[in-house]
Amino acid sequence: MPLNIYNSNSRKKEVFESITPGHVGMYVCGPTVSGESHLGHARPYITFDIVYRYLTHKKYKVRYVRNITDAGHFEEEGREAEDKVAKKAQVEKMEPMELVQKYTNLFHWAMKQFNCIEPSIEPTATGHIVEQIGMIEDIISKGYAYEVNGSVYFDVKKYAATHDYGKLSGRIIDELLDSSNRDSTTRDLEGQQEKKDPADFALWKAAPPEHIMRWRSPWGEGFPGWHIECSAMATKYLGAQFDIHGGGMDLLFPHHESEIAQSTICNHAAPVKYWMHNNMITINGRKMGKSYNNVIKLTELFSGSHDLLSQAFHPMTVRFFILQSHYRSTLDFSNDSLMSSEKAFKRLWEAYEVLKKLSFEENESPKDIELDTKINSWLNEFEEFMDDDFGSPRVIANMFELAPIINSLKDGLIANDAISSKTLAYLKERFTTFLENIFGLKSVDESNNELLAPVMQLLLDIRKEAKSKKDFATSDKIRNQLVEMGIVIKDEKDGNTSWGVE
RNA sequence: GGUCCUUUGGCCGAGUGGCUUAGGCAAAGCUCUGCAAAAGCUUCUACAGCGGUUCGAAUCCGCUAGGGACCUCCA
Repeated sequence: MPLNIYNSNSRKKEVFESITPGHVGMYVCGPTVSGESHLGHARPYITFDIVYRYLTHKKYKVRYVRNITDAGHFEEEGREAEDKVAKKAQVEKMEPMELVQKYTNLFHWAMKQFNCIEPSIEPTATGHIVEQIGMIEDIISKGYAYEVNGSVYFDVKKYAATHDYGKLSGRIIDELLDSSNRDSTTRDLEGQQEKKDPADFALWKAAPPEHIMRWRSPWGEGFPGWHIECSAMATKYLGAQFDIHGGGMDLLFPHHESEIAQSTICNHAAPVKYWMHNNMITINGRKMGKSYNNVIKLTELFSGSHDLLSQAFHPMTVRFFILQSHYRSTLDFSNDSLMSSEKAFKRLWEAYEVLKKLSFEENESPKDIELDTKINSWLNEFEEFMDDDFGSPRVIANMFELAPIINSLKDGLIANDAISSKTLAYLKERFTTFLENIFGLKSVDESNNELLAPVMQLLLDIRKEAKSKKDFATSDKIRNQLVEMGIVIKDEKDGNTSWGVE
């Protein structure tokens, strides 16, 4: 079965065929490093990490470009038009670039915690001013942009006359252009009057004197518009047309719509073959926002230092939590649901650890053909589900179907010869491939301490001796005190004892 | 106000015109066990409401109600 991807542009699932056979160009809108990353940021980067990993699994050579927006142009609730980098820098008495560096580092740290693979190229907006100016000049020369007072605007009305502006985001162009149609939510922003039409968007903005971030341009000192950044970098590294462009649904309009317009004029072709958008994370049913006081930063999530959290959550728990829902569904976050994911992940991972250690004699013919068939069928569905627009929740559901079987094989509740050794090998391979390589999950257990392991072995030996002499006072003392230290031990059916750090 | 999306059992969450209304968490019972934990088995059963299409709909259409996202343009 070929890979099917839901294309936001056509609003349906399409068979994925890369423009250049064997290669995939993928661009994902990266973070704006004017502040700390929060839970909402985790979703797109984990989602597209899975896409990246899965395409790689499908033997594609992927060039994954994810930008860093480090120049001042941001969207923000309150819709106050201000350069957050510049403003915050003044408040904090920092250089803008110092601030940018700090939050870039924090972002990279968080990505590492999540076990996200680094993109192939991570370009910065400030590093591509030249390309952006070049692109703007091109758009002006083609007659789709105009300069006013040192700012340059894209002429949406002219573009819309011959192109399908609004298709991606489902806007109706006449309504966008009909200014009388606007209600009170339309912002009365500075610079609005100088535009030919309210629907026009800025490609370049003249910088007022107090603006710290500024670059020279043919139109005077200023800074680039938000949308041109992605168009310029995507074109530079992936070409005029590339396969996948990803990002959050909130970027559909105006950001991605504008990207299409800009690139279409410059390159004479729609830039992207497959548009992918992840849905948003809500918190207790509400969108994240400062006014709700429910923005949870990643550092707070990992440390548990937030009013909405009862405990710290491991990055792998968060990753698993995100994978348990489909990327195009809204995902409601709550302390309870994360706690439930934490337990679920632990259970699944322990079954996986058990699986890795399972081994038995070669046998060609399974005694329980029905079970053997069922297992193979569940395993085959892993790839089938992922091929259907990255159905990670269904893959995980199948893994949970298999977990009791794995545990039963270990405990002898299911005889080893019930399934063939070929099936067991397949089981192991599929789990490793999907759990580790594709889902990017890894153990949360930090007990691989070279010093601790032999000490634990000693304690467990002593406890075993005590138990054999029915000296339960001693054996319970060891167990109970270890629990207090955060180490849990379990007496297994086979007489051995396992342990782990909670 | 406009556009679009969404509504599944105590909670979280898949899914599809009829095979079985996934799976996880929680809860209850049982098995195993020195006890505990873990594990295994079992139970609880939902598809917002009202119409319609259909042999048949939670899945398609319409209406109603709740929820959500976006509605921009440079700071």
